[in-house]
Amino acid sequence: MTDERRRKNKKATIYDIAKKTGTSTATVSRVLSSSGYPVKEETRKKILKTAKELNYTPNIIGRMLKKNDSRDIGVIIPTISNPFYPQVVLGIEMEARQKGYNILLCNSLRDPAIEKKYIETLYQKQVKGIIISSAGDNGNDEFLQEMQWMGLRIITIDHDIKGIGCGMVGFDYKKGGMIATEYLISCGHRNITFITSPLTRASRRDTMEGYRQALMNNGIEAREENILVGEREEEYESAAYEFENGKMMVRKMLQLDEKPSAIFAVNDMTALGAIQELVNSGFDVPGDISVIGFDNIEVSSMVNPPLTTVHQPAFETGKLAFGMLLESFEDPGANGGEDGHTWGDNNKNRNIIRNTILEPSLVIRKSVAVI
Amino acid sequence: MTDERRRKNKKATIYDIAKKTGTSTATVSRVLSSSGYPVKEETRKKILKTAKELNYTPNIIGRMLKKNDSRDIGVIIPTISNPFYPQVVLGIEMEARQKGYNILLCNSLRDPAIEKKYIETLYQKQVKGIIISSAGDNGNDEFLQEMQWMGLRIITIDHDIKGIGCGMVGFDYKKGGMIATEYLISCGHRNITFITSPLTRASRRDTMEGYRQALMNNGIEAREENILVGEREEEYESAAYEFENGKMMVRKMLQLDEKPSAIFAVNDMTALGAIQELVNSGFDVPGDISVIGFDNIEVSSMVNPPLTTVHQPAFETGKLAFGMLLESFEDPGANGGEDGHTWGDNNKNRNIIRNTILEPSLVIRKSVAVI
DNA sequence: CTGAAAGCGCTAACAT
DNA sequence: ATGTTAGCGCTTTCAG
Repeated sequence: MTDERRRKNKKATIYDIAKKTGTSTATVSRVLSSSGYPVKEETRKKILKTAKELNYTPNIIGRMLKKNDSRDIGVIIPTISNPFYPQVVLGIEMEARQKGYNILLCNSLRDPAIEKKYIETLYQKQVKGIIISSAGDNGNDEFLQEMQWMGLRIITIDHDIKGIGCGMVGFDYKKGGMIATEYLISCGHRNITFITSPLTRASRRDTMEGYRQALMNNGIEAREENILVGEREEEYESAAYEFENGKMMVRKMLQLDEKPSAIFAVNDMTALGAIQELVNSGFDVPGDISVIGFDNIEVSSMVNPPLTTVHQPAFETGKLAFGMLLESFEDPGANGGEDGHTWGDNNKNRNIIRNTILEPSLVIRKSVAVI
Repeated sequence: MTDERRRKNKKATIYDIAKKTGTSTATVSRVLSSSGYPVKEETRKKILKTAKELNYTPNIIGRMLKKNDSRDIGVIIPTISNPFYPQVVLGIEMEARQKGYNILLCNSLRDPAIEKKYIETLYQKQVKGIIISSAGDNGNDEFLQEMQWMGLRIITIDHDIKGIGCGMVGFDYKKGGMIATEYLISCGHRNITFITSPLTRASRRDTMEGYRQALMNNGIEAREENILVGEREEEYESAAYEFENGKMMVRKMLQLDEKPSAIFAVNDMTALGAIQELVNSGFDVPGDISVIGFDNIEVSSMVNPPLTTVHQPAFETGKLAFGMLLESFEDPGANGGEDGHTWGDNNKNRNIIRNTILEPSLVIRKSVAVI
């Protein structure tokens, strides 16, 4: 009966192969899942042959359910259209592919509701772990924490999850901010404007902190009117917004009593906006005003003038994040104990936390002049 | 025994809830999967409450196996670092999320082996369909065809799969090529160079065809030395390569006896390379030489000068592709027949093929001068 | 070296 | 309205 229903229209299963070869599903499974389990050469051959004939291809879902193990990981980012993320994602995927993992890509648009939904779905889909970049500042921290309790492996990019230790790969924004500012100073600039989109994220605040610090270290007063912060824009994080904001901040800057000789933009997109507005207003970059960016997105070397900027290793970030995730699979963690008791509050050693902070470096191109 | 093993360390299942509420798994399933099946309000409440207490969250894998239905789709593209694709992927995901689907992202790097492996894996992971953009020209056509036979739904972007009818969303490259060229002509240009990366893809050949056609239509001779094709570079498709190629082609162009007044680049990245090389060589764009691109990637409006180009609606492409995929789920298709006989060769009506060809449009910015 | 059988978590007839 | 039961496709003891 059940036999009849098979081979009707459905894909072949190990059951079909067992039937056809006069063996058992156990044996078929053993050869087809390349378990290394000893099977007589003859039988193996026959099974392999029949599998081919029947166009057999394993159903991973069955295996997943049985082994309670998955080869998928979730990747949650604000939006892939922000040119920083494609490189990150590529870095993750290059590593993941090599290790036999697949990526479920999720764009949260920094909307906490969307993000939460994604986390939930990923969890239900039994992903083995997730790499998340929009975390922090947005209220899903407790939720993530819960998920981690329940066994989900989490690696964050650029943000700590408050309260729990989960791996993270970060970037030294403050140092980056200092490097950029110090370079400007070393080129003879004293009056430097910092332009940024709203300071809703720690990374931006840190970068600004670096700017301040560098000025202070060099005995330059950090005047508040030299820090131009974009309006809170509820539109989702997009390249277009950063660009527009750059233009807007330049317009604001142009009204300053004392015009700066250099602009430090919180990211490359903003820098591009600034340059365009400057050019439109008849200024030469860097002839009249210098501009330095932050991120070193791929196009920053392709624009005119090529942008001097601070390199943030996006691809490396992705690779590292996946590497850390992989390592975390090794740890016993919340769900791994033999006895099954949940670790209670002695969770200090629960996750071996290996945070990695990537270092910024300066990329000198042609958008900054020596004065 | 089996009861004991539960609650050990594992996540709660409907079985646990049934146990705890003194009901059956059937009932629990009915309420927790919001099946709409009638359940006494009291029981429902109790189950919901217990589910919360036990921190229950459904295991989609179990459901998938049972229902033989998945909510994942695969997306295969050359590389997300090519700035055309993030928009496509975003378009796909925006639609997909709304319909409750998730995206497995795969970067093939145009390597047929990688691509094949991905297709295979996706199939085994029981994705409901795939959207593929690197298809064509690379030898995986028969394989894809087989997969389609076996019930995989496939939508291609920009390329037919020879031999089978599967949905595709394409773009009228030839028309785009004509539009660009005609615009140049209308601006007074007669001597126009077409620069391109290797003609390994139909899209590039079509664009060139459009260029030729437009010249012909306007009684301008299409001289072969005005068509500059990059060396076959076996490096994978990257933005950097296109950019470098643009520079290289300009260097070649600069050696031409009769210098053109305008350059038509096969894509925006190539155009950016061309502009940079031109500027480096002391030319003004568009003062001395005009440049027109193709694609209208997001940054093309942010560079200096803002690039005049042909708009290819990447986001729309993604949205449409997912829409078509969704529609294809409705069709009975290869696996849907009640009787299970495979349709043999009367596969004409097997898939209702709804190809969509998107139309190009001109985006005039500032990289082309009227002469 | 092989097979029988249990069962991963869930749903859906088919009773009742 | 609820429970029983039979699997979905696969792996893995446990016995031979």
